Amino acid sequence: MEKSFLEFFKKFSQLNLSDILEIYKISSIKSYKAGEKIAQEGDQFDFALGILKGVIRTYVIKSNGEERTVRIALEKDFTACANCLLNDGKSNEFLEAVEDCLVIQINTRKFKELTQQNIRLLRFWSDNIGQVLNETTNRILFFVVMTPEERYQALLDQNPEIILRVPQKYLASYIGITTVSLSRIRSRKANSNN
Amino acid sequence: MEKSFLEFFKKFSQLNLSDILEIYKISSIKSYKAGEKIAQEGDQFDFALGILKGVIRTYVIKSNGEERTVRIALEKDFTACANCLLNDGKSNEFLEAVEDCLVIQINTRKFKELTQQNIRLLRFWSDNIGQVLNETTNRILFFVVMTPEERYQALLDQNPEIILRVPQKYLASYIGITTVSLSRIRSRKANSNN
DNA sequence: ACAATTAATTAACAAATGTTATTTCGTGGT
DNA sequence: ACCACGAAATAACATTTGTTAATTAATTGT
Repeated sequence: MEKSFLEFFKKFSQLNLSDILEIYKISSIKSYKAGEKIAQEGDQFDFALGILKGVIRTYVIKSNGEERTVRIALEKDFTACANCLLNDGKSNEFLEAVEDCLVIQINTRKFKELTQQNIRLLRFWSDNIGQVLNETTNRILFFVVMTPEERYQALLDQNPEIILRVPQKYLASYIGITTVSLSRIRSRKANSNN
Repeated sequence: MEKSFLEFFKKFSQLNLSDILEIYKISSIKSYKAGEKIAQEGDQFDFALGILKGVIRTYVIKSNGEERTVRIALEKDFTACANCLLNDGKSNEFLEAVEDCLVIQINTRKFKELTQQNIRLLRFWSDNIGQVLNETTNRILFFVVMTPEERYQALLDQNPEIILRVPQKYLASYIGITTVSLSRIRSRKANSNN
């Protein structure tokens, strides 16, 4: 087993070594170049991606052809196509490497089978889903209680890593605005802070 | 066991009758009057609410005192204070009955203990958390890909029940806008559709 | 049924965003 | 080092939203 694999899973206290080995058997380590597409709308992409290195963004394409970034995942995060993971359906999202990426790619179909026998794996799943739900719930607050400008500031305060590593054209829709508006917000901030 | 309780849980195929009985033992059926507060910010509200009848909204109060509705739950939904449910922390939200409500109130602290012994209860938990995550993910799309007007229309198309039963003053922030703006959107729609 | 209170609509104006186009800046590739 | 391309910034204008206030409609309580 690769050292990086073990390292990644060591932090999950629900799992013992043999559990990690079970996961290892249904996983592979893959690398993606910056800009490379990992999954497309329409794919049956039955993988959860544990990010060892890099940034992955998830986006959708609107009927008019415009892209909207819906998730951004960094090192140590898990990410996946929501509809594949939760509904065993086809993806309605695209996954794309923003930087060169190294990821652990876990076959979720096989993983779900394993949870039938192994209660620790089920708990691992359950805890991680709960963790993601928690983050997602906070992201909704982000939209419901904040203005676009406040959302940018909150990202700057709470998650500067994302702003540093993700191009603005992707960040803008992640915040729920256009690139032009994001640029204006940044310029307003720059002028007021000196 | 109340008929309504059994009825509510019958739809969860992971559970057998004795599982439902286990849940029953750590639950109570409560009723709340329209407008009544169910939980407050700061509370340790360790309950999941299964709604038998009524509408429950979840809101937060911003530092300037303004309310923002973040969730709306109807019959057959589960709802809870996110931070209590997922992090065993104190609530940062308020829960309030919008209509007269009848709810199954499950002690989540005790429930989590039960999942240590009973794998079907763990799977029940896991599946429901996954279901909620799925809805929450869609709600983020709602904000990321749609304009306020489109969001109102989407709610009208996909969830008219909410619009019919929840006052506009609550709906507005649920959609991410002010009551005035919601009123204008409605009036624009009314004028264009005839 | 009535009064009193609250909700929803409308109006008027300020401020922010969206849109389209242009310019400037930065980056990657050769 | 240079060119070419894409990203970001800026500009100008239309549209929408936010804000505050006034009016109308609806609801609640007695």
